[in-house]
Amino acid sequence: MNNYEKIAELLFPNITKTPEYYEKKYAKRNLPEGAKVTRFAPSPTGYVHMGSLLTCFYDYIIAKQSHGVFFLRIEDTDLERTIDHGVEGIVEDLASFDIHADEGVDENLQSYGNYAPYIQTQRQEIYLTYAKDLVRKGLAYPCFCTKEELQAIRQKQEENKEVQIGYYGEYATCRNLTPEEVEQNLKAGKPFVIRFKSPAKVGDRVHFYDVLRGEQEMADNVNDVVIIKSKSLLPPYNFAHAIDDHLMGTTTVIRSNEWLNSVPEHMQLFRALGFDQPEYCHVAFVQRFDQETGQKRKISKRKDPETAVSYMVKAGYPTDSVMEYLYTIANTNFEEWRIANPNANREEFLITLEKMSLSGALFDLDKFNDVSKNVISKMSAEKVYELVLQWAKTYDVEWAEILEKHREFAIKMFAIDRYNQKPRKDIVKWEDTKNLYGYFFDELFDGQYEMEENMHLEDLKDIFDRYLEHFDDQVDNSQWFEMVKSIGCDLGYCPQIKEYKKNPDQYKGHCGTVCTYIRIALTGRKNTPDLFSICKLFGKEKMRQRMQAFLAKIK
RNA sequence: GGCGCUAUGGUCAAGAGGUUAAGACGCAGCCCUCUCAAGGCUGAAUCACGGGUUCAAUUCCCGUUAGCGCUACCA
Repeated sequence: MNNYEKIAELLFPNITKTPEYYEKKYAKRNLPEGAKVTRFAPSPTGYVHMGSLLTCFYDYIIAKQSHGVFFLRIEDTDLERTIDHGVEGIVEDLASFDIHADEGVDENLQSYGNYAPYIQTQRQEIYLTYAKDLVRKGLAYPCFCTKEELQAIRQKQEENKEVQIGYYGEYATCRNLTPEEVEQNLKAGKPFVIRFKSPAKVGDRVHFYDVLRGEQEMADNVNDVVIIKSKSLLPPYNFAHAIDDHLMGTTTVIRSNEWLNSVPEHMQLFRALGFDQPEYCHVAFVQRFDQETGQKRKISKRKDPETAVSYMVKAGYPTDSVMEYLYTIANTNFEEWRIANPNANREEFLITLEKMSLSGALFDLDKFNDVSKNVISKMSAEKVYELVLQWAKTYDVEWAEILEKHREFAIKMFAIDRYNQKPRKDIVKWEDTKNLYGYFFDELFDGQYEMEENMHLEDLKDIFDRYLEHFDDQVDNSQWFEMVKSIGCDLGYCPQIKEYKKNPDQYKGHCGTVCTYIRIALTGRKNTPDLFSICKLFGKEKMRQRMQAFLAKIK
């Protein structure tokens, strides 16, 4: 046994498996040419927001389009930051957008798939096996330095005006501990981390290729980075990334841009472990305007709760809207395609990594609302009804009960103006529907009326009586309007609006004014969807009731 | 401090060594219209700055600046 092997045994006497064991256990994937294996690897430290959802979406779509595999891996090695029910939240959020991983973790926190477990805290033995192997080979070593010692090193480097700050070269005091020293430290109960011995020197440069950004050149990593943390004996991101993405057969690592600088470090790890490098694709992260500074910045879980996908769900943005929006920020040529193919299935559009923007996009709520409005306008009334109901059952029980009680009526209501050549676009999210349509239902009609200026209240009873008398739901829209005109005409309202505008003093109003009176009586509002449709839906009896209520109110 | 990424209207952005510099959202106005939501039309608004290279640069190169990120036993 050489010194390295002795140290490895002192450190991890209970680790008896070898890398070969895991290489055999987790066989290489057998996939068709060109198939990509991608993963979404979130930490359960908070909710999923638009930024992580976008990354996840890229992973999902790239795997799907290449007939590959998309899996979910939970990166929970930071025990301090892990929150309760974080994993459930992630699984739930993805499910609400119909993103289902081919392999990963289900809602009961059970791993499924051939490379299980997919939760990193359950893979500790694997990491330690590889770490031990690196120590045996002299490529990694235990470090017993305390926080204070590390701080002192840093301070010294700053005093020496070193370009490079960190644990490396001469400053890496634990690099050459003897087995005896290690044993002593262990016996003394000193905590240790495992550090990877960087093969690079200050000044070294490395090249690599990024799928999105092309050739990259930057300083190599010279720090002896930690690959096993002291307290938990779990790896930080870098080592877990190398081991897991190798063992799980990831071909394409899509992650946000903040990782770009750590590629050199990751390359060293992969090389030392004898792994093939996956291809990297560093995508721009979604940004937000910071209200305090007036500047763009990376989206933050802490500061931007409204970008949480759970918030989208709560506000009642349909899954479809979010996906459509993600397509538009993923590849901007999607918008053109959508204009050319308004009714095509989005999945027919090919998302490419090359068409992605390199600079971070702001999350644009206006744009998102517009997208959502369009998506909803293309749904059938039945679908709108079902989705609103489903949403309301959780977020607005009163509304749900009313919708359920008046199912047929509600579907007809959502059908108003929906099947026109230019369908109505008034609903952005399900949350809006109660405000927009609540007055259709007697339970929610509040008896408040928006009033027009200069209303001829004395005419109302007359107008309403005649209207009810002549109302016929079998006629078409223009016949109906002729009827309204003639009522107005008899009472001194101009049948021609243009004519009225020329001589406003000669009339009490115009035919549209008559409509407005009826509209206010029936709905309490000056602005509503198509009046004739509403009247047909209400029927004479309901119209009579609402008109009487209005007349009683203004007396 | 060191390193890196990015830079076209308010926002998302297309674009090519020579263009009247697309389009979408938002904004304004007009039209259509029984109101609204739409829809149609029009408009305001952009190549960060300074040097090169070139007949010609917003486009290529180099700086500067700005924003963002990394520089942890966070991911």
